[in-house]
Amino acid sequence: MSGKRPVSEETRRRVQQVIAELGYQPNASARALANGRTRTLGLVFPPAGHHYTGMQLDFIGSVVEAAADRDYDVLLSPSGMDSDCSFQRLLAERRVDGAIVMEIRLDDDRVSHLNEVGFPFVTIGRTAHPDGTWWVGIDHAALAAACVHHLADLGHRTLALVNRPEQLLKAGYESARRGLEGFTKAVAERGLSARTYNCGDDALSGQLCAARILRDDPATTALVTLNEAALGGLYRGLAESGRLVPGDFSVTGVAAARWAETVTPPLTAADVPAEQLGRLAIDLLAERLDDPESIPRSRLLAPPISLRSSTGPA
Amino acid sequence: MSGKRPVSEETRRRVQQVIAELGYQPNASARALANGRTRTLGLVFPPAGHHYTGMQLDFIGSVVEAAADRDYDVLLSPSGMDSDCSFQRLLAERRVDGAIVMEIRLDDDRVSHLNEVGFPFVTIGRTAHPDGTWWVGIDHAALAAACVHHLADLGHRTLALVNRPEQLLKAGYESARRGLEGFTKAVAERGLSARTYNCGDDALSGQLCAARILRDDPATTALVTLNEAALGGLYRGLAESGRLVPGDFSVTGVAAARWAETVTPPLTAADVPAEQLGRLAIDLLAERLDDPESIPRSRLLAPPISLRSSTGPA
DNA sequence: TTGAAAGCGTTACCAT
DNA sequence: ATGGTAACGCTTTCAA
Repeated sequence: MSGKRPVSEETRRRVQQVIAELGYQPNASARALANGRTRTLGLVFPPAGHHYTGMQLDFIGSVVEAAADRDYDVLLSPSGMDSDCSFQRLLAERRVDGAIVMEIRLDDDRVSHLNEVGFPFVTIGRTAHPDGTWWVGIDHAALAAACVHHLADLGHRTLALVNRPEQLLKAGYESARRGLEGFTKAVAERGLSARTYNCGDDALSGQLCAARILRDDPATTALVTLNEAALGGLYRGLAESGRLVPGDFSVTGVAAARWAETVTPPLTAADVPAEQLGRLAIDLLAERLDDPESIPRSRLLAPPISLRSSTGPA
Repeated sequence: MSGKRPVSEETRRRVQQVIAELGYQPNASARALANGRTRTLGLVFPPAGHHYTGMQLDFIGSVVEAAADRDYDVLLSPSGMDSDCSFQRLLAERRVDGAIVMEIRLDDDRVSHLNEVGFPFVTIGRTAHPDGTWWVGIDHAALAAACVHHLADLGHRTLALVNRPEQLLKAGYESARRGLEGFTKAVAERGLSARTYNCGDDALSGQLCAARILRDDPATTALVTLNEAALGGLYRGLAESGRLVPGDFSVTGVAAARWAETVTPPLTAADVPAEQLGRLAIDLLAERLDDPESIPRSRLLAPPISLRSSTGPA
């Protein structure tokens, strides 16, 4: 049946016939028990509460489809911090052959734990010491820097960064931390003046944040946002303060393309290639599973900025 | 171990001790094979391509968490039409104990197939003949009607409906069909004039659709949208045609609350209770699994319209 | 209250 | 090229 041993043409035919007659389908549990592989992958994703972003959704979708292409099913595991039990179970009970871990922190105990027990996994994003591990990620520092350079080229001298909530930054979320780094460094390089803000993942927080930015320094003429969910609120807050985008004020940042095109004016942004990321993650994980001895691979993506209509000359 | 048979206190202690020493964890596959239950549920969700909406994302998240609360894992299966193979596999290979099926069509062969083979499942939305089946859903007809009545009460006489893409309507998607029905009926009841449109699930389509609405009948002063993804584009199209919302033109519809609050002006809309829906679906499925003989139950939700700032007097 | 054995439905290995 | 037989790790049943 698995084509793993010599069979005469005649027998093969006979067997196929019976399979068809009986509508035989191998039982997954029995198969898993016998050969030790479940053909299931775990996807560890952040629990609700942090509201999901558009890019996370696209990512999950693409992971599931890429896995299906390789005949793997995907088991979801909501797991935020630490050694969340739901996730532990997947491992301990051997429900999955491998895992993809989202929302990596720079210092992530889930990663260290998986490494210790030698479980095959790929992370989305990289920890502080990613060498010798399997990961795919986005170069958030480069993206944030690209935004700064774009604004500087347009003549803006005073910028603001709208980051994810302080809690996430403190917890060491990679995108928030590396984005901040990249922003800060680029601002220094170009000799710009800038402030950074943490902002809740919702419209109201964005609105308040925009107001605060203009209050703190009315000379601010542009902002970079790493916070997709706050974007609508930022626009609204700017409008309320009488700043027109892109006439009086430029906005750019990092977001899913679909989302960037939805707002008015469409956001000039580094488009997060969520689908590509998902497919890559599965590619790497499959490779690691097929050959446990293979050397760790990784892939860092740095999508270019898509020019839309939310930025203009200072 | 499962506490299913009398054990002396002393033996229990000894066993627990060894469990701790060895770090024993039962193997899920073996357990599934032995007692025929996988403690895994399938979530059949639409494949990418139809871009996921905010409410779908919230729904998936809540399903996974509700399932985790009951010690079930969730296996994702992208499956749109018909007898998609990925989904068939889940059933045939007995990978899951039950399933939740999203994006139901009025005449859905997945549903009829599951019914024929007697597989336990709950649908999100109901088919044309939902009696005697397990489902949770939203009363899209009532929601669309409520939007119409809201607009009529404000004095609007000429409306437009922005529905999902024609392809989905034709395929018999429940939300598109029942929403259209409810809209049409309410319009007739109030003696209003109205046109209906199908619109792609993206901003550009929404923009074009808004332009077309005003071209077809410049007297139109309000629209109802069932298309969350097009909303940003609709707003933009209206603005381009010189209509201010809500001053010159009112917009309402059905959307996830988070999304409705993000756009400017915030959308007066029937908020889709995606999280409640997910939890309910798991509740029903668990009930059905616990007692296969129990009579089919269902739950129809009709959330009220949340007044925000996108509608005003005609 | 406890021990032993017989499945559950596969795959893998050892004889033919 | 084929048939027979152990595992795989658990649950359940039957004896003691």
